[in-house]
Amino acid sequence: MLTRTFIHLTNIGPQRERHYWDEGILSWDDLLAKRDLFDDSPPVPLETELTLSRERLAEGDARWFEERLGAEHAWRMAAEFDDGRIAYLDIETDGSPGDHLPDGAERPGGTTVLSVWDGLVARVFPRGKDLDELPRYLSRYKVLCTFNGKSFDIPYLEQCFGKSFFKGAHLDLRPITKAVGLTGGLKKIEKLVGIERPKAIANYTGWDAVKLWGAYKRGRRDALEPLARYNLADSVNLQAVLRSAYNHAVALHQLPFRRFDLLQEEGVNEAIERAIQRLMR
DNA sequence: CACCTCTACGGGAGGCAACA
DNA sequence: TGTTGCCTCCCGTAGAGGTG
Repeated sequence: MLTRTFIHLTNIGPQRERHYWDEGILSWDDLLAKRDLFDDSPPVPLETELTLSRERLAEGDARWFEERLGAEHAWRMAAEFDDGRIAYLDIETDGSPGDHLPDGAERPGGTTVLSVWDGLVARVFPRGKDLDELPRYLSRYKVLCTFNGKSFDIPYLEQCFGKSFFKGAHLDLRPITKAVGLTGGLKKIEKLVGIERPKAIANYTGWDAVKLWGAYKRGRRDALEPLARYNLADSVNLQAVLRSAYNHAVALHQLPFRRFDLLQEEGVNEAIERAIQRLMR
């Protein structure tokens, strides 16, 4: 809940925020009403910053909160925006890291398959088909969520589509999970938090995705579906991992935030099947 | 494998409050 | 009035740990 967050305000860090919570100040309104308790004069008036905060929240300006919260605390946005406004994204590449090229390029390299999940709708973007539509498709979302995307997925996409292919915020799950003691790659963390993969692709790795794409390019048309299913499993599971990590962080630091309900989302499998059908037709 | 960002860590500046 | 300590914020550096 961002309205319980104060560290995005000037001159307020984790310690002052904790102090406010201990004093029973649990909302921006509380802070304004009880500011007399703390007779310091911040460089920017509280009214100004809280009015701005309300405006940005109403507009869904996740990028603004991301910049003000900093990488360490940006995960707090999850509860606010995980109502269909977060795009969980994962890419597969052909395994040539030095040669990130846009869709349709003649030389080899770059993204082969990419998938996006938002909690309701899943979609696969294969190279040579609708990968070009990605920036436009992503423009409906406020936050992009990846695993290790700051180092991997995002640089690839920037090579393909330019630096500003997405204008919202970006949550990289890797530092977020690490901060709550969940270490390892995505598959290991899934196991740690009790997420299961469909049996057919349960043991696939990123390297298998490279090989499947190679087979597909050599004419094995039946290689595309398992590749897409593997890629979709990655994106879909990002949501569960983010929610789990959020709950871990709330418990670990005893933050006054409501936790996510981790009950199995209805309709995930149906959404995956719809995405596969769209891909294969 | 090559690549790349994050974290941790420490030091220092600067604002402020409490105190003698 | 000066000292001390607390806190935020910024900068630089080293090394760990993921990705397909």
